[in-house]
Amino acid sequence: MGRTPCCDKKGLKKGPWTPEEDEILVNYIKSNGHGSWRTLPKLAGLLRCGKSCRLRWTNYLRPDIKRGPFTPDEEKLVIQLHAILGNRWAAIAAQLPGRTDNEIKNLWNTHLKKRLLCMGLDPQTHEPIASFGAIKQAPASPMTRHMAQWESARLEAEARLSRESMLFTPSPAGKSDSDYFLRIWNSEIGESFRNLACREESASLSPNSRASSSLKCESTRLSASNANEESCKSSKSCVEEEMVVHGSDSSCSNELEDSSDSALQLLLDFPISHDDMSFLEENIDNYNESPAADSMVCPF
DNA sequence: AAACACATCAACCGCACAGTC
DNA sequence: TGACTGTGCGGTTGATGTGTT
Repeated sequence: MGRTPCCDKKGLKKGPWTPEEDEILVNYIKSNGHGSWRTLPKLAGLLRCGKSCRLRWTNYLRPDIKRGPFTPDEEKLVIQLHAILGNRWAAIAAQLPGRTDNEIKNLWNTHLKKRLLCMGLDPQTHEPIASFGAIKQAPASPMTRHMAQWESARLEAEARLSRESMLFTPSPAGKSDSDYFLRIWNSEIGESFRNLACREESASLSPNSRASSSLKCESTRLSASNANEESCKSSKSCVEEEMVVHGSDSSCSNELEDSSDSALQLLLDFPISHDDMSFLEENIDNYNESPAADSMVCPF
C-alpha cells in the first residue's frame, strides 16, 4: 500500500519561489496562521503543495530567521551538538535560535564535515580516524552512548516545545536567547547534566565527602526543579547553583545575559565523557583559530 | 573571454511517526 | 486494531554563483 502523495501534484508549481508567492504566503500566515499545511495553498491561492509552503516558511520566510554567515561560536556549537545528537538537524537547529535545520545541514555538509575530516576526525563519530595516525582514542562506552541517546530524545522534545512557544509568543527583543537557554538548562536536559555532574564529583571524593556531595547535588537538583516549576523566577540563582555543582567559583556576573551565557557554556563544556569529547574540545580550538581550515589541502 | 570545476544553498523527495477514525 | 492522513525530518538534487585555468 503506497502512501498517497501529500497533495495532487497536477498543475502545481515547483522550483524557486517568486517574491509574489512569498508575499502571498507571508500575508496569509500572518493573518490566519498556517493551520493545515495541506489546505493552506488552496486557501491562500498558491499553486504549491503544502509541503513546499511549509518548507518555504520554516526555512526562509519565518520572521525569526537569522540570515548571514555562521559565527565561529555557532559553528563550534553545531559541532558539539552534532557530537551528541548526530545528524538530527532539527534538534541541533533548535539550539541555535534563528537558524534552520536546512541551513545547519548545509553548513555541515559543505564546511564542518570537511574540516573534521581534515583534522583527522570522523564526521559521524567525531572520533579520530585511525588512518590519520591520530592519537588513539578509546571508543565511547555503551553507557555514554545510551545517555547520549536519552539526551538526544529529550533535547528534541524540548526543542519542539521551545520552538512552538517562540513562534506564537514572541519574547521581547534581546531576551529570547537567554530565556531560551535557561529554559533548556532548567529542563530535564539540564537536570541530567546536573546529575552527571554530581556523579562525576562523587566519584572523585572520599566516601564522607561523597555523602555530603550527593546531598548537595540532590538539594541542587530539587532547587532547580522547583525553579523550573516557577519558571525560574530568578535566572541568576539557577545558574549560580550550577556553579556550585561544578565546583566553580560563584563569581558569575549579575547580568542576566552573562548568566545565561554561562549556563550555555556549562552545558556545552560539560564533560559528557572525557573519552567522547575531550579530543574534540582540543580540536575545536584549532578549528576556530583557522577559519580557512576547509580550504586546507585535504584528501577529502 | 570562454570553459570548466567546485561551492553553496534552496527546494524536492521519500520515509517515519503520531494522531484520528 | 488496522487503515489512513498530516506533518516533520533527513538525504539528496539541481540551479546558481564563484573561482581557476
